[in-house]
Amino acid sequence: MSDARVKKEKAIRETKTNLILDAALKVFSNRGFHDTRLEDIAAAAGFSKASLYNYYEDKEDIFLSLAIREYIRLSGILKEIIESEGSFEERLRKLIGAIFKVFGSHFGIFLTISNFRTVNVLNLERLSVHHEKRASMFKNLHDKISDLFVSLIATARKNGEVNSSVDDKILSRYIAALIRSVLMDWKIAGNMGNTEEEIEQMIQFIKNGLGTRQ
Amino acid sequence: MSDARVKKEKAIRETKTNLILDAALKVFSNRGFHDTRLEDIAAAAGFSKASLYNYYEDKEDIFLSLAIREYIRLSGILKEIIESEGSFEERLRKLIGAIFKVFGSHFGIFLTISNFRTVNVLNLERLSVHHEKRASMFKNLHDKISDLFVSLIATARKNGEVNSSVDDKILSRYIAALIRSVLMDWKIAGNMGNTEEEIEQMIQFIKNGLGTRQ
Amino acid sequence: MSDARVKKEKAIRETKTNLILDAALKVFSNRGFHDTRLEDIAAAAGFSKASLYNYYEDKEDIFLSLAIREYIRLSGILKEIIESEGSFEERLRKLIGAIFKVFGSHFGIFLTISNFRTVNVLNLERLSVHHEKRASMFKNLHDKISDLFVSLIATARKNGEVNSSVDDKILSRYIAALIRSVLMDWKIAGNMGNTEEEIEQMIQFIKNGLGTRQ
Amino acid sequence: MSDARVKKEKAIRETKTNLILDAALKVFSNRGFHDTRLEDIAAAAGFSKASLYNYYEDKEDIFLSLAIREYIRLSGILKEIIESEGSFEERLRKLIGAIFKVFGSHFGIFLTISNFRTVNVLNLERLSVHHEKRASMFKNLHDKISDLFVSLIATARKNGEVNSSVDDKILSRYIAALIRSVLMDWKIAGNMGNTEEEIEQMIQFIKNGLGTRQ
DNA sequence: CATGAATGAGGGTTCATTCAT
DNA sequence: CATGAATGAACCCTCATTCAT
Repeated sequence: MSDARVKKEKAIRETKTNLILDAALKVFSNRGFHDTRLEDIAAAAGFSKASLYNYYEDKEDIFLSLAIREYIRLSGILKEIIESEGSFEERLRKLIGAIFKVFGSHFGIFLTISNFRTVNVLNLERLSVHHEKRASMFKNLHDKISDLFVSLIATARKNGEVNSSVDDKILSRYIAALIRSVLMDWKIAGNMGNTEEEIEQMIQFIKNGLGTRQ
Repeated sequence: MSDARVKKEKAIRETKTNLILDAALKVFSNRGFHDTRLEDIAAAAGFSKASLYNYYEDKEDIFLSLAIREYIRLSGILKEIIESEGSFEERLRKLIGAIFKVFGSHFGIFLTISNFRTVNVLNLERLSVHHEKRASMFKNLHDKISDLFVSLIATARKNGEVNSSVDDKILSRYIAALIRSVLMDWKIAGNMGNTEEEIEQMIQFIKNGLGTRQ
Repeated sequence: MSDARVKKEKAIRETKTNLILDAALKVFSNRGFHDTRLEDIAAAAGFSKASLYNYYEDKEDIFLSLAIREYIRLSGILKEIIESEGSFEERLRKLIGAIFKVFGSHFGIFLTISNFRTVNVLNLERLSVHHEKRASMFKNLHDKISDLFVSLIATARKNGEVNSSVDDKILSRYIAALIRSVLMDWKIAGNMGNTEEEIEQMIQFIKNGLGTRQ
Repeated sequence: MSDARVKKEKAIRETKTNLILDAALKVFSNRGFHDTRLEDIAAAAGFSKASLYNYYEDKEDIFLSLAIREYIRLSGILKEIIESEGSFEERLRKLIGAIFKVFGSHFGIFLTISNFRTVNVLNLERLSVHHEKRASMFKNLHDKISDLFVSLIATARKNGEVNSSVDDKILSRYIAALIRSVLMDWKIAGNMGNTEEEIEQMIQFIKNGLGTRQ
């Protein structure tokens, strides 16, 4: 086969691969890992269930691949924001806004991924055996995104914009938790709320906490 | 049957139902709702799988009953703390500490319940039909606990201890999110961390946020 | 124990035994053999499920005992009618009427017994092993009732009241089938119909068939 | 896919659905509804239990589909006979003969269907909810066959071949009952009897009843 | 590569029957 | 004898995964 042909075929394959992940995104985001049937993903992608196995090894492979793709997408966006000019607050605002907007109505995927990570810890060994590469990528990307959060805070601290006795790592976890809480709220409500308002409130809290008198 | 005998038998039955819920607590807290097999619960309780059906209607019934029991337990403790004397900070510290300690190594149940609530929103209608009473108790207790958090903050605000432009309800959600983030951390780590330290850091954050300069 | 005491206890036992069969009659007649739960019978009898085993070996034992009791009851009534004075038609009318009335709203039991006999033929060997005595009583009584029908017809034939080339045995089966068809109709309708009318029509048909011109 | 291919695949699928129904016919006809295990049907059809679910929704669906298929088959045959030339007696003879022969050794299915209809009256509401379409087809076909019987009699009456004061509908029910009684007999015996003889006797009875002197 | 079909492996649930009090 | 509780043995049904075309 000519080189061009090979390239074209690879491109097609990648397109289909992403089509499946798009479908998986929708379904996993709505139903979580366990309540998602491969049939639902296939239907959403316009494939048959069996066809999924031409592109992914199994259900976990689809899920991990999706998580990885979304993590890569997110980390790119976050990186750009964090490296951009502006005050800490400005960048934090942009960062949260990006997370909220970037996946639109499929915000639920963050909760699904979060749950998956948390609940499957016990099965992680098995996961790592069967999906060695994917599992480690997943973990690395998760760490990378955490690091981005941390670096944002670290920089802010250096600039005197942050002044907390709490470790940067932990602070970044707190921020992630706050974001997750908004997503949970939306999930339960069934739709996204007022993004701007949510951001404003979160920023307020992140900056000053309860504003307890000192 | 004598009155005493009836009472005794009721007590035994209650003991056993609680035995089952104790077992369910362990398993659900480790594995989450879906990965929990009734057989595991039965084994942990020292029963056969079929015996569970003498005490609960089905798997969801066990789960809801457990959630309700834990919520009742928790709300009692929280209520006492919130109504106790002391500064806002003191009571918040006690409150978080109580949550961390009260369930010892089975802290994971909160995450499981949280996920259940979030993921099952779509199925909630069905749930409410089959488990009308339990489902509404579950919801009511969740709301009650939320209200306790809110009332703690509201009181503090009245006393001038809280000074945030953010709504009390949302603030209380944030605090819950922070607590959950610690539990997730422990779940992933496989064990509880240093409770005192975690509390200290959370209080710091809740009080002052990042301490961003104004 | 005194003789009187023994007698009394036997009487009590027999009373309870019949209480259970009364309950079984209701439930089996409504739901058929398979859809009947021992729990339903127990509840209808005011016993607990386990207590039934103090009186009967198992579900089949209850069923067979019931069938036997009803067969005995029925055969007694039929015998009396068949041995009574009157024309064939008069006695046939009484006979059908007796079947319809004797069990009132529990007419369904005949269908249940009929089905049981028909469907369980394959299992009859097993049945005969485990319930040797009961199974053979059941069969004997069934034959006895058939014989009563046959003897009614045979007598009528002797008296010149029956003039069919068909064998008496088969004729009696036909009559039984017609009776069963009325019961099925009532079962499907959910209640007994107009007994008098049904009898009139059946007699008409039994006497003259379709009245085809010769 | 080409049109031809689609057609072929549909044909294969239909063949297999019928294969399953053939297997179901054997088992249901022998064991009745409740004593039939899906595994038995699957084995008889050369499938695994799970495979049945590729073709039918559940056990009741298989049963209803089978009943419908047999009813359609039967009603076609009956219609042809009823519309054929000949005296009432000739057509009745053909009709009964057709019923006896058409299903060969699986005559038991009529009893099973009959029982199902009778016993499941109480559950019919549930059935109609889960199998709306099938359940109503089942009922309609049953009615259609009844109507065929009725129309046979009605025509005969018009031609002066029937002269009974009993309603046509009831007469047709009686005839059905007689046929069923023969099937029951065969079921208990374990095999078909002498078809010709049975028919002769039934016709005799249907025509003249017991031939009671008027 | 696409897919309809096949299936093993299980999971939840039911129920007749047994046991312990 | 009465019964609440315990349970083995099924059974129906689901679903990820595999196979054949």
